[in-house]
Amino acid sequence: MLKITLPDNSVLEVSKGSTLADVAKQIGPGLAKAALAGRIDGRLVDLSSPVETDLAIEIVTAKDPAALEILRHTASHVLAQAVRHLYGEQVQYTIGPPLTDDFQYGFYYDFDLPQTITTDDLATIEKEMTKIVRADLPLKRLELAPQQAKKRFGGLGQSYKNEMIDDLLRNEKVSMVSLYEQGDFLDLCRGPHLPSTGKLGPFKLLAVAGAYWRGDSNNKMLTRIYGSAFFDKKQLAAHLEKLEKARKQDHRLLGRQLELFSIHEDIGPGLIHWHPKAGLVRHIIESFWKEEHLKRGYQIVYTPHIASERIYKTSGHLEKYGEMMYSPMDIDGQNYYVKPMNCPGHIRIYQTRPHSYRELPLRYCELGTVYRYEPAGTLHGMLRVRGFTQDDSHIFCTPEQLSDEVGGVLELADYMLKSFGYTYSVYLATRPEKFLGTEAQWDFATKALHQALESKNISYEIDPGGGVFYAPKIDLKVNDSLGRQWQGPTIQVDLNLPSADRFSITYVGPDNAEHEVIMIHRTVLGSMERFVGGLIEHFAGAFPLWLAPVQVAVLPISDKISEYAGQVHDGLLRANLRSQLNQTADTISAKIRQATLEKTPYMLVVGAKEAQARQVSVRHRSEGDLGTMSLDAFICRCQDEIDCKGKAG
RNA sequence: GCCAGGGUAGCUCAACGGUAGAGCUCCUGUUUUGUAAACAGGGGGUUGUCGGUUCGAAUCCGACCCCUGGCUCCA
Repeated sequence: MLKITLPDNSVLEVSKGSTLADVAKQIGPGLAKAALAGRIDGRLVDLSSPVETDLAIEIVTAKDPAALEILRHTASHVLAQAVRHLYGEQVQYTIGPPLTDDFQYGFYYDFDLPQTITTDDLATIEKEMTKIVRADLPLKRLELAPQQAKKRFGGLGQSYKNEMIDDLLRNEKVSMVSLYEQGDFLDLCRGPHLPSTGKLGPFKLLAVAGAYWRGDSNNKMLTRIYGSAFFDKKQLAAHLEKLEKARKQDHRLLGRQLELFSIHEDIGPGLIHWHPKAGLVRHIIESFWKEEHLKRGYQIVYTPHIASERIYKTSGHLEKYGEMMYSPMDIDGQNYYVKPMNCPGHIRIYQTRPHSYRELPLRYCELGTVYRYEPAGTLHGMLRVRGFTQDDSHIFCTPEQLSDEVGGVLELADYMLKSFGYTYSVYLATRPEKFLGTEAQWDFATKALHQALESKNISYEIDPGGGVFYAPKIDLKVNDSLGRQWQGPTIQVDLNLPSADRFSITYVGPDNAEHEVIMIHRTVLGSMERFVGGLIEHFAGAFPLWLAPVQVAVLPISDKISEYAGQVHDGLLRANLRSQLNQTADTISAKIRQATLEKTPYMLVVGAKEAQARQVSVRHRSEGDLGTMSLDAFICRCQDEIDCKGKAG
């Protein structure tokens, strides 16, 4: 008999050779039925795993946080089996991992297929998957010597699998590899898996896409099928609903419906035209941005949109970012480029005279418009474009000031993100394998970033090796209303441009000697395009009052009271509220419908009764009728709401 | 850039080898309205572009442009 310890610290005696499934059965029939996998000494294993010595064991059911990943992993195997059934022996299956952090997808599998497939084929594949689930095939784990495994896959014509085994041999020097078999399907896989395909919950195939073998664009393009799987129907339905909601909140759709922006084929892809309403939103954000920067000792600068190639040779951009820069134009026999970055201009401003340590830090900021070549296939509405305005800044400081400066940026970022109703999480990205500068510089800069985070009491995760080649950085990822993460503010300590090899940016220290300056490159919003595109989706087009292009729609019941309606409208304008007076011949219902669809925060319905009482009937776009009040009371309400921005909901 | 799918009126979509159609938007007129769509009439398309097949092409074929979903990449 073996003594095993259960999670509640109780000890259970089981006979030798028992599997985890047996253990579950011994604990109770309910658990036996719910059991999906197990843990032996904390390590996730199959239910069929034998219990060999006295160990701490745990039975994993659907409630366990790890269960979803196992379920989805098995789902991907079932998908691969179905595809092989339908498209024949020539199907090569490659990798098919579960996804648990992805907003849309729960798993995928990459295939090298003898034919192309489309989304129309997904229903057929789903049907075949359902057959496999109904057949309730047990998933058997096999542990084989690599050569034996290669033989089996060779027999099945699975050359990708053999390539993967060769890699395991080379990189991990494995002596055994694990395979999973379900019916006529065999896959190389670490596991664990559900005990049988019948345990698979509801699933849905969602998309067909291309994906490079091993994610390398030099390799063959495979066919990827995405899907998701859950434990119960409600979860799947809720997930599909969430995807549908996201689709409706797509900024490209809302951008058209709300007349926010447009892109024109004959002007060029990836080039945004800001219509008046989005223009106003951007103006408000930029004013807010400038105000907050000036309060914090930033200085606003402007730099030209084109520059001679000489500066980009010095900066190294031509060499490192040349592919992202547009072809040069000839000006008086010299090559000029449209700027892809703002830093060189800021550096040259700094360098127009020597700087004392007493003047530092200097914080130059610019809403700088840059143009970068982005491959055609990557363009996406306002979120991925070819011309965009960065809310850029370069801070020049001494090494002693670095940590405080980073802290200041973190404070600013926090303040601004909260104003837009965003929460965020923080990542510190450390030295990558390939890097410029010395290890000592990296250690110093990384430590300063750590310090800044600690002193602000900010909890963060380390992203080891995630820094850019010239800088360690802090990234803030913002969480939007749908639970998606976006790249937000980023703070980089540039160890390249200030160096003697590049710009030799210096200051004069108290010792009267020149020292290399510390340069921080940071952005809070990213780019106006991406930020506003993200905001549109975050708010589903319903901008909070302080950002709404039209804040109040004045809706007269009929044109008999147009005089009073005009007075209300003027009163709002005088109170600095953005009001729009609807004087059309529509019925009041139609006017309300129109303003609601335009997502105008407040509607003021005015008719004979209101004119008589010198009041307004207030309606909110989502809360409906709020009753009548005086115009002054309404204006006060709006001003309070505007002052709170996104912070008070 | 790569793989796949797509492009019909400003928008959403129909027609899928035989004279391009609807709803909304827009314009005009009537209606003077009480909390998400009053009524009537009218305008609007070389079917993304160019070429080919055909008696005849929105429809079939090819090239290019653009869009969508991904991949690589990225603010």
